[in-house]
Amino acid sequence: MCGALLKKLESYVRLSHSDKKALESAFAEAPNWVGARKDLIREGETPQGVNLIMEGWAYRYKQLEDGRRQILAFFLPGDLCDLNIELLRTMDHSIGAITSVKYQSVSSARIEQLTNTSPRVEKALHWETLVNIAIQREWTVNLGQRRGIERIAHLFCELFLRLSAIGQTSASECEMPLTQTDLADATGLSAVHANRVLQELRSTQVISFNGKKLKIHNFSLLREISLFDESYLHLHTEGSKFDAP
Amino acid sequence: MCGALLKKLESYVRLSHSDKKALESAFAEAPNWVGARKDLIREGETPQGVNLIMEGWAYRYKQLEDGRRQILAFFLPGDLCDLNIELLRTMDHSIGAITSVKYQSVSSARIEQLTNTSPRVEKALHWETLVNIAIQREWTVNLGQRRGIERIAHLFCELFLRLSAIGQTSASECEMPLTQTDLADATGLSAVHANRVLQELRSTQVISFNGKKLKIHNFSLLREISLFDESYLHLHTEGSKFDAP
DNA sequence: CGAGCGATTGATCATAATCAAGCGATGTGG
DNA sequence: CCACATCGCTTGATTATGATCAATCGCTCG
Repeated sequence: MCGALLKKLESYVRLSHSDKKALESAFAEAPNWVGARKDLIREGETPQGVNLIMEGWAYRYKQLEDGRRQILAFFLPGDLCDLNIELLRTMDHSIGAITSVKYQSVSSARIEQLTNTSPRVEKALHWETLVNIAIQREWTVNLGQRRGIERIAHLFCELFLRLSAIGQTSASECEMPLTQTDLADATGLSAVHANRVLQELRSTQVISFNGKKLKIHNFSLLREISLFDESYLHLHTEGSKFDAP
Repeated sequence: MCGALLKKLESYVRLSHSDKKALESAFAEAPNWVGARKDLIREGETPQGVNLIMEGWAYRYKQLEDGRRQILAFFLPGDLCDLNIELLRTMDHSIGAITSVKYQSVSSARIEQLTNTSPRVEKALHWETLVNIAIQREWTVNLGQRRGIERIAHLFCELFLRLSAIGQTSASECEMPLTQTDLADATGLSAVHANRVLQELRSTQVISFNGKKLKIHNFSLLREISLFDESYLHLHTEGSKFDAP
């Protein structure tokens, strides 16, 4: 069972029947569970293979000596944490669960076997990695150049589109199990200021956000506010060089 | 000729004689030159293989519609721009030269041939990629959590250590061909504020910085100011799992 | 020589952090 | 079951950090 991952990879490249079989059999181990707000792996530990998030949300973060926390990425269902990370001997960051999370840990040997079986899956996974790096770059732009309201609006645009790529949005609504403190730590704002930014977005009828649900009433305005340009997500695949026939 | 790259890879892993030969022959094409402040490749263009920076400094950047520019990375000699990027069909950012730059463009086919010849080089290049991603994450932390003076101090620490890994530092001095505007765009500050931060660092005897030279008089103080922890650079390799005999 | 760039300075303004307090919902132990 | 603690959200007041605007100066280069 790796439906969300498969769905996402298929938005990058057309896979053959045997590609899909290979993918499914690589991710067929018994899943693990971790409770909300627990860590999957901590800075300083030794990484073991890859984690595939199957259900729930997780996040990557780094903490400074004095306690300041920066959230570096959100992992949604179908996301892989750190392909190839086992080459580095110690984790330079931590990964934690936001909700309770169902995930699968896959050894690097198993991944290698998969990519040997199916070069197209290998490329799709590479693509996935490249997109994650592009997202990390865009977060750097977000923190360096955008103001508070722009940052939060941008993050909402990104998360909505990524959820939409795995079929987890309705027309204009999606899950958003983040606290305001999470939002603040992801956007480099204080929790108090994040709260005020949200109030502004709500009062201008752009979004509603409560009870872990985000509703975007005016996506094009949200995009305009945040100077959002989705091309960094590289979501659309027509004419990929390496499609299956 | 790929001395800086080789030197850097050897700080990750011990390579055999034939590994080095394979590496050298892959990067043996005639080099290209690009003038200072010219672009190597622009957002929206189609990427072709990999660029190895051989001499000079380059940088990765992204520009918002309204002109704001964020510098995302600096490329020093021995750095590879975007291994595997050719999978994505369009560049989502630009790469420009800071000084005049000597570089080599290598096709992805040639790279694949190299990694097929030498699995150890393949792993070293993977390592290199992972370190670049770790640097990108650290920049995200820098912009999200650190104040102006901490950001600039942190950047100086990083660049000094990276230059030191390729043998381009003397005791406490290194090249630093950045303008204050470059520094500002890399750290998400205004040029005016970057100037004031530099004055503060100079007046407290921590560094001197003029004429494209940076001198660090008190590295441990600089590290303390910026809460710098070099582990994200993953520079030290004793006991790597995949050393050559 | 003049233009333009990079560095610098001063004054003012905007954005966001910090501090402090309170509120409502949830959960827990006595 | 209630008392109490905790967490997440909210509000107001004050302060700090850094942006913006404007001007100057030195230097290099054509």
